Amino acid sequence: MRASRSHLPATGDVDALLRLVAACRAPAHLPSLRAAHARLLLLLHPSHPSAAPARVKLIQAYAACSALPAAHAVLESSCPLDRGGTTTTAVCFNVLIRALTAASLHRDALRLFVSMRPRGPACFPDHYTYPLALKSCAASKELLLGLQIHSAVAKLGLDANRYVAHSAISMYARCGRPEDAYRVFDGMQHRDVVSWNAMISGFARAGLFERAVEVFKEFVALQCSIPDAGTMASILPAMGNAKAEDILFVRKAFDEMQFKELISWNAMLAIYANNGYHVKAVELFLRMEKDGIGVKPDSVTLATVLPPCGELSAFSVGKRIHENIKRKMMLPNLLLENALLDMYANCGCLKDAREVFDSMSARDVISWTSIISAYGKHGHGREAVDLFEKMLGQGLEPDSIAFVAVLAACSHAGLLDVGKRYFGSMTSRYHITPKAEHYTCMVDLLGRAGCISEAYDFITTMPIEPNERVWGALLQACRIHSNMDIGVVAADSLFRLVPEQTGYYVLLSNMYARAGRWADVTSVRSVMANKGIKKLPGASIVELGDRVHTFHIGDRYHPQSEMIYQKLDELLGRIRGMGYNPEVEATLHDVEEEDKEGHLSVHSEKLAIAFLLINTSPGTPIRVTMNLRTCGDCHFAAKLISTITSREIILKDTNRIHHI
DNA sequence: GTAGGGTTAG
Repeated sequence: MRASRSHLPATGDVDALLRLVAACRAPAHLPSLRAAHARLLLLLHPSHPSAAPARVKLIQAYAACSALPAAHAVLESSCPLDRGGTTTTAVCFNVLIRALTAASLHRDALRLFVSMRPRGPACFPDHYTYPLALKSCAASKELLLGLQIHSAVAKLGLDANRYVAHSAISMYARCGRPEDAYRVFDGMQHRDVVSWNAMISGFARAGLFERAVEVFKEFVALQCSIPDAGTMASILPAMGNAKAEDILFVRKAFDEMQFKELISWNAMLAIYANNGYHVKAVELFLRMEKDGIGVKPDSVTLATVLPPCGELSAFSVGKRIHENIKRKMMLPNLLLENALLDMYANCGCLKDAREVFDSMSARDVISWTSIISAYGKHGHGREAVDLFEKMLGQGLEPDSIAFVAVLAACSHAGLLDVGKRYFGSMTSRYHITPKAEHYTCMVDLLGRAGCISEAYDFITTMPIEPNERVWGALLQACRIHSNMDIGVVAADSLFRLVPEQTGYYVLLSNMYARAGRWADVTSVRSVMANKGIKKLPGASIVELGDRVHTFHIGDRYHPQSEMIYQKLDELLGRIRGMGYNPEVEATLHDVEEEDKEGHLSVHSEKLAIAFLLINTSPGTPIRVTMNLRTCGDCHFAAKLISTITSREIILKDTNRIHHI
């Protein structure tokens, strides 16, 4: 049968027509739907028992086919299907409002909602309508209307309805009234898992993270019902900068869930990813692939786990995910493509990142920011700036983060004037208020270029309070350019601002020492001793197969430890003959005092390199990621090792990616 | 023949 004829069902069978209507779920089905609708108009008299259900089905079908005006027309027509209006119940309104909320058209949903009551008793909102209306109030921050609805609901005695209560909790919390939300929650006679989820999510969305975690814990302890995927997703926004014990607690609840739905896995992955537990995130993802019962990673899963892959330079896991994405034909998908591009860039594979970027059919500011930042971190500042200009040429508006990327690129490439110009255009042309990150970039840019006093003046005149990163950038610049006077000011500010921040201590005490301020040196050291502060242990991470291996300074815990040290001895012996001398290197590169001690044992990046040389075949690039900035000694050693072994070494530290 | 909480990239 030809397609055009299939649009005109020549049947008088109302049930068959209704089945046809119900099967129309996509815009492609619209012609069939219109034909069936026309036929129904001829067949159904208002008295027909199927008239009212037919209208509901028609509205649903039009909505499912993204034909909301048509759905609305069915609702509004005092049509032959239902002339009397007595069966024009609220149901049709509810279905259409539901379709509007699903399409995030909350204003339209609310407009339709307020039009119901004036149309008479048959159209009065009911216990199905109120939750939808409250949801739209929550989404559009309509506290006033929300309050009106909630009090109307109470007068009708519908506030005991759990659906109404849950949406009221959510509405209050999202409209900035978490205490009112809690009052509704507290007043409920019987709470089910959704009640708890609504309250957890409510506190989380209102920014009351500790309260959210408290309620989560109380819920788990109560054991009257068990957390589900909704609970996991609700607690997630409250776990942005979570305590280790809270993450453990959530993980335990996750482990105890009998049926782990996709969203539970995704939420647990996101909690790890958002808290810097990159290894845990990748491990959990691999476990999900292996033992996740009935779950298949979706685009959310992959977009969540790709950033940790990038952080760890887990290239082979990332690459495999990319292949799966291609095989499952999940592209084009902006979210995934952006995540892939960034993953490759962070794994040190600028070429692959560029390939993803070039292959994209559409690019947004995030895509451009990722590629700009990739070129910047790989030391190609000039290209990064060209890309930024190209983005502007395409008519895309840079946002705050795009400016961080381009300013950082300018700073890496020493493009002082370009950076200054961009910083100026941020406010003058794009009306973006610079944040601490932007000021840090500018201080870094000025400082590296040797304009220390200008950088200092910049800090003293900036409109927001300089944070420790801003002072840290200045201190670093003072160290490079040996500016004691300003360096000491930066050190003082840092010491005052973040006495517990360990990362700067070595830099700080050296600065005081060089300025001859021995009392301050002693005081920094005693603070370190008193607080039991140890330097952040230097760690290097490498990926081998599906496993991630971590090495610490002087590490002897690895099963292959003996082989690694043997290999390293052999390598160091060979490169000594090429002019490598650790002691001399240490002095030349002004290695910090504790790093000198470190030379007695062995820096983690050397162990990691030796480990990969043993375990990979010749020609395989060596990728190492570290949690600190690499020292000059290791950089030089890596360079020589790269020469004698003919291996490409990609060393990623906290600041940039070194291709050796 | 309808309703509540909830995951994603720079």
